[in-house]
Amino acid sequence: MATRPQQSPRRTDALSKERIVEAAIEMLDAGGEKALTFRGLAARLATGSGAIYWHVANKDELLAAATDDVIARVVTDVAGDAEPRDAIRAMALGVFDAIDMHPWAGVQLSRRPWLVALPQLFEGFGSQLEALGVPERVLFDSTSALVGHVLGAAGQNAANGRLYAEGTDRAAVLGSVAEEWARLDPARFPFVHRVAAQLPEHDDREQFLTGVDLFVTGIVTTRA
Amino acid sequence: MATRPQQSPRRTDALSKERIVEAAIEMLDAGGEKALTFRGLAARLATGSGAIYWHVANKDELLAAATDDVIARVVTDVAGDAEPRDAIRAMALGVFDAIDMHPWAGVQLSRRPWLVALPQLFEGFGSQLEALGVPERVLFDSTSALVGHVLGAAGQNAANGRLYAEGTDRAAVLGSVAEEWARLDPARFPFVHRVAAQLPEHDDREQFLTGVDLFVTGIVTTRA
DNA sequence: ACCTGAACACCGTTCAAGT
DNA sequence: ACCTGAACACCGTTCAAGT
Repeated sequence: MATRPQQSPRRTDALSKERIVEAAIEMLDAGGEKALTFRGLAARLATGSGAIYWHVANKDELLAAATDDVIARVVTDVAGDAEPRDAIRAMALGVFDAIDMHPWAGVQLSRRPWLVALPQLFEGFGSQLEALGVPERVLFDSTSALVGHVLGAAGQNAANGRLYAEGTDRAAVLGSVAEEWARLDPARFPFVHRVAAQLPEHDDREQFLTGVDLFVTGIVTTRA
Repeated sequence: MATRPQQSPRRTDALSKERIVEAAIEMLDAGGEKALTFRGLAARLATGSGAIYWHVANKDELLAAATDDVIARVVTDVAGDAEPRDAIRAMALGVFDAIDMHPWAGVQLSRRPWLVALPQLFEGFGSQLEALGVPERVLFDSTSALVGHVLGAAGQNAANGRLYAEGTDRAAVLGSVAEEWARLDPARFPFVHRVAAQLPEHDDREQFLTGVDLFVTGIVTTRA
């Protein structure tokens, strides 16, 4: 008999890298990096733990694939014909929310940065900066810096979020940090003393957006 | 007999949290996060693995302490009477170099962000921004954003560095990434196509400094 | 108070054996 | 070609027992 063409392109019950990554993301979301084990994953997929290795090389690759998946989802649907600054804000917020919803991806980002989605980010931010009149000569550096800022700041935020996620609420955690800051030697930390009280008040999302705006303003102002 | 005063405040051969953290940093520097094990640490300190638990609660706390140590070293000796912008650059570079030399600390930073050293960073950056005339009303937000930018961007950089550290050299790795980028669909990625060639050329440290400058310019320009 | 090291309950990964 | 699951070589952490 002839070699059977792949008539049913994906049997629902067959294992595939996509199904594995999807299940991995669910486990990571539910319990963080430590909750993802090959044994647990195999059980969830009703297979043997070794079967997973047929589709992914190892845990690092699985984590990288999961991170890429989560970021790529966001990057694909970037708004088309908005004002450049708004488009930048929208894309940045997409990354922010993705990492906020999947904090483990933020950690992964600082381990293996070369996302498959990186070209999309470069394309999106770079073309908008160009539309803002940033000259060719500094376009690459400006875009790199902006991409780095967005990924970095979003990752930092997710790290903060991890703190309140574990039981205690945000206000309580930040409140006690503020108290610690207020107890520091006022002679050595005059500035920290003055601003400590503002710590529990601020809105993380708002502050992230402010940061992006500041950065874009810096780029636009610096061009010459 | 009366309770003996602690006459020799630290016996050279006694275990202490400092000695443990110091040894942990050496192991992390030598082989990354996976190279740090309690068994290896115990062997290096010529003790039992359980002894370490008398001084640190668990591996997470040990990693946090090691990270704090590495960042705190840098933050302590910030220049005193430089120009505000230069002082900011110097402090930012200190963080950059610390994370560049200890990439595992960058990963840790995105896991537990509330460094003991954080007040120092806030104090340093905040007071310099104040000296630049940033008004009180936006001082806290601006400082938070700057600290976040520095930690985030430095972490991103360390993540990149990890790639070339493992055998292959920087130019080769970035060169092949640039080739991949050049193979992307030019219709969908016109910008990426144009700048791909610049990828292997750029200086990471320089680009980080540029980013900090852009950010400060953004803050100073935005104040109103 | 501090240290020892065996024991416990896990891991990621491999691989002969199956279909 | 793809899956199974026992086996291997590790882990972090605990804890009775020592000094």
